Amino acid sequence: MELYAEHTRHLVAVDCIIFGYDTQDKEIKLLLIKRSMEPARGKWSLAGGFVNENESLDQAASRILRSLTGLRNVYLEQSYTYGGINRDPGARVISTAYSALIKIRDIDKDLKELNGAHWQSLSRLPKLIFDHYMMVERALANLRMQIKVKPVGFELLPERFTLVQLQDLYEAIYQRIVDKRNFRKKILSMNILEKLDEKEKETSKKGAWYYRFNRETYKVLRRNGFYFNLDVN
Amino acid sequence: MELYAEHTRHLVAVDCIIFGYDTQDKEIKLLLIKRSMEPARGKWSLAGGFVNENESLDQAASRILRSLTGLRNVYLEQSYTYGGINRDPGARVISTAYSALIKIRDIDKDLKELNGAHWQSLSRLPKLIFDHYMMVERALANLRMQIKVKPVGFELLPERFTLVQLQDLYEAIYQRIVDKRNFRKKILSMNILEKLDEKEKETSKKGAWYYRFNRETYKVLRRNGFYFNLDVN
DNA sequence: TCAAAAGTGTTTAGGTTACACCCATGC
DNA sequence: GCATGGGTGTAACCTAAACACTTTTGA
Repeated sequence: MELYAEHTRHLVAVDCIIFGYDTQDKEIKLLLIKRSMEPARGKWSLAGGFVNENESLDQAASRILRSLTGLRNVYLEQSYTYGGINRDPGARVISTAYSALIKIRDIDKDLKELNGAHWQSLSRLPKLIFDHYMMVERALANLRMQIKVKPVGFELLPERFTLVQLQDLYEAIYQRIVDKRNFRKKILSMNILEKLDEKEKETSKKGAWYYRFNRETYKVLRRNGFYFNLDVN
Repeated sequence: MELYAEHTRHLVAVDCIIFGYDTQDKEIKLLLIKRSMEPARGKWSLAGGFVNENESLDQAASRILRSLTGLRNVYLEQSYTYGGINRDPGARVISTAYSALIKIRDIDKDLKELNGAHWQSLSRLPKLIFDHYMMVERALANLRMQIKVKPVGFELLPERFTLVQLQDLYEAIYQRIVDKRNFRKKILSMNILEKLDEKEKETSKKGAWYYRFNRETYKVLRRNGFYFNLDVN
């Protein structure tokens, strides 16, 4: 009979791919850190850490995300587990990657700087350690799928946003320009956005109406068989 | 400075959700085993095992699949990693689930029986140990997505199959009946099926033409920007 | 000849795409 | 009054959906 005790135990880590969106320069960014341990100390890395005995994988991911950003209740989702033997030259480590979507403004500035974390544009990332770039690629591919089919884009925008900002976000993710009229028609026809009676006046003289994503309405629609779908042309 | 050595090591396992399709009774099945170790010995379980020091996660999954079925080169894909603290009452085990799609006829009968493995209809599964039912649910949901968008259905059918069998498979997966003419139009218009000049004559007098999935043609089309899409109405 | 399953086209509806001008405002 | 970005509608096209009868053949 097999026994638990006979088997090899492994170091298990989580790594967080932390996505943000900068409404100013219209770019998707990643929160990266300078690694603090050998090997590869000082190199750019995803935020990661080992899984403790008394915490689940999900808890470990939340903890690491929180310690870096100070944020709780962030959109956080398991991505993929990387189990190659030599992926980490320091030791055999099995690592589960998690994707986080955060509103850049929400970050606790002090904590961020304490940990040497920096936002880097996805389009010109520095070289990352180990297989972290692969993790980013997979997470990004997944984000591109999800954002078509689930209202996750709103996790990257401020609570109040304009339709122009929302469209810019989609264009940044797909690296493609989108027809303004068609985009607005589709998103508004879903009835999950609430038009506020206030305008964003910083980027134009006319000003653009603020909207917010109505989670409650969305949940009700979902229960009635509605499927979010924002296929961008 | 952090050190690798300071951190807890964990038992890491893989569990395989092995899907098969029975063209006779038109049902999706799972290959389940009677668990051979405590706790829960004798209970129904997915095929699983611990990850060794000298093998990757993927290799561990292949090994376990091979030891149970005798098959190599099977469609095998990582599904999700289950990392709850108490998911296995015997010890804290982190387990990565893998989905396998196999052609039922291909199984090595002897090996299968040796391990106490049995095909069970998805629609009336026995109670499974631990969180294995959750693993099945997630894998199935993923299969339903994949089969719309990637030609994975053919992994579940024999090398030569009829359009009726292919449609029956989709109906089994979606639990919904599908319009025969629309289904055929869609799949044939992709030009990835090759009509053979032989008929399957067991289930009808008239006989149904055999087809096979042409992987090469599919690859070429993919390279040219083709996307498989078989959305079933 | 009849029962049983395989195979085949057309029409309609709905959704997606393409496309260009007016509006509001601050300077 | 003009430059800048925000906001709006419609026609053409194309894909998806609905739908029923003919063919083949073994018993």
